[in-house]
Amino acid sequence: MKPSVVTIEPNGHFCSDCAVRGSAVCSSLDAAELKEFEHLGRRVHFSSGETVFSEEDITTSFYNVLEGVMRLYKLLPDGRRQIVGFALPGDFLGMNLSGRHNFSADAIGAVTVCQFAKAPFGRFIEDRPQLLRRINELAIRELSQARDHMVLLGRRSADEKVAAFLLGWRERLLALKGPSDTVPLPMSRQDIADYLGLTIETVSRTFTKLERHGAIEIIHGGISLLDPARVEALAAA
Amino acid sequence: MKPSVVTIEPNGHFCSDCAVRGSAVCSSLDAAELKEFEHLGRRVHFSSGETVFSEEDITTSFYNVLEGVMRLYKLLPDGRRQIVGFALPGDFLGMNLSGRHNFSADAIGAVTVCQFAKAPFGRFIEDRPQLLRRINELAIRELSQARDHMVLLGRRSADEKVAAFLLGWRERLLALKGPSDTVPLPMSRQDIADYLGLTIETVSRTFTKLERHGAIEIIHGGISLLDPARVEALAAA
DNA sequence: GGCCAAAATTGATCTGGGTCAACCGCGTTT
DNA sequence: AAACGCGGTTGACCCAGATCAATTTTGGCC
Repeated sequence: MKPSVVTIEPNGHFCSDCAVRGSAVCSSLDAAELKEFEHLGRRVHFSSGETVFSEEDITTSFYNVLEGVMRLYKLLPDGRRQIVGFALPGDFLGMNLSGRHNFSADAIGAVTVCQFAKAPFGRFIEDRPQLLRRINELAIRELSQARDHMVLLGRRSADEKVAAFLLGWRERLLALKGPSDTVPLPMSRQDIADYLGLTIETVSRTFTKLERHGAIEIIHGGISLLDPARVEALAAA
Repeated sequence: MKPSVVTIEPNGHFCSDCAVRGSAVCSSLDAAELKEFEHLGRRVHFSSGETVFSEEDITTSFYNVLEGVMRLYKLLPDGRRQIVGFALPGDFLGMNLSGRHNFSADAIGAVTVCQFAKAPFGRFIEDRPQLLRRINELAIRELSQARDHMVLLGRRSADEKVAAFLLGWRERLLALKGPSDTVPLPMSRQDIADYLGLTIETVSRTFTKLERHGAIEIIHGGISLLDPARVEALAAA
């Protein structure tokens, strides 16, 4: 992706009516703190395919996803890619020890983030253990997800991977958009393949197989879960 | 493994001369805090193969590994196992959100841990943001390792997996035992296979292949890196 | 030492998913 | 509307690693 020309809203946004107010890092802050916090972040927009940060970049900012979906991935020198996760509104990105991001992040479709410069954010945390605790919670949640994903990558068959992915993705959207058997899939087949450790052909074939068996219906921009129980059985867990 | 009969040293240990004093969670505490901290933990021994905690258990304790090696793993209902990591002295276990461990932990050989009851430990952290920050650091480091491992599981060949494992394991031991081309492997071939998402036969064959090519020598309880550069080239990153 | 069980190695064969290649559908450009 | 490009699907074939099946080696334990 080409270097992005980002649009920065100069000001005029308020944390208090932010869409992710309840679920993001800032959920640990009270009204007074929020007022102060407001000055630290700035909304930044990225359009489809733009890279928000790269693996080898020195970390200068933290990011709070407000809208849209991002793919988080690592590349091997020869170009093989592993997507380590998809980021959704409420997710917090940029934590690391080395001072460098250890994965890259691209926008899938239009994305809005709340960007914080590293230093002032660090200072703000300093005397607010509540916020640190919240960040720790998010890290631990991600760690748990990462371990689940290791099981999927190391020990599950292609069918199980795809079924587990569909259910897991639906589950994540549930918190954001409410329950639905229609599961939008904004990412490409290649993204799904790189997330599951498969090839694009295998993902495609598995989708059509699920459809032939009446478990799902492939619709434009996503799938419809016709038989959730069947898909759950396939996911085998 | 059968329910363990653990040996508890009644008292008489001191954090100040603990082997992992410098690297573990407690590295964030000063001398005075350490004095208080000392009363919270108790040393517990486990012998080879004993289970320290299980995936579905409710978390009642945190653990700081003092001596030995543990395998951390998740099981699928049908018995397939994925080892999500090996714990070494200095590693901190038990953090979670759900109130349940999300993986199981067995001793590989004799293990000593410093065990903390959840509630008092939580209270101790309460007004010690330094300790919380340290725990956060450890979580972030693990997260980074978890992502690397996802790349390995999803996108690397068997040869690359084995080579990367040997180098990674040597790297971890470096911090504990100093540099060496002799790499002890206390875990079984089955453990290695379940860590790499392979079968025991493939691990065994890959070892012998590496030996035939003169890259390593298989010795009792481990391997010797005869040609580190060759192994690094095989690991392909 | 000799015996047994578990761990590791090795060989033969099979197969799930990868690779290579053709093709389809659809939105965009000219 | 023809031509193009791109994401996705489908088919034919192949191979890395799994599976199945013997051995061989190792490690307690009387």
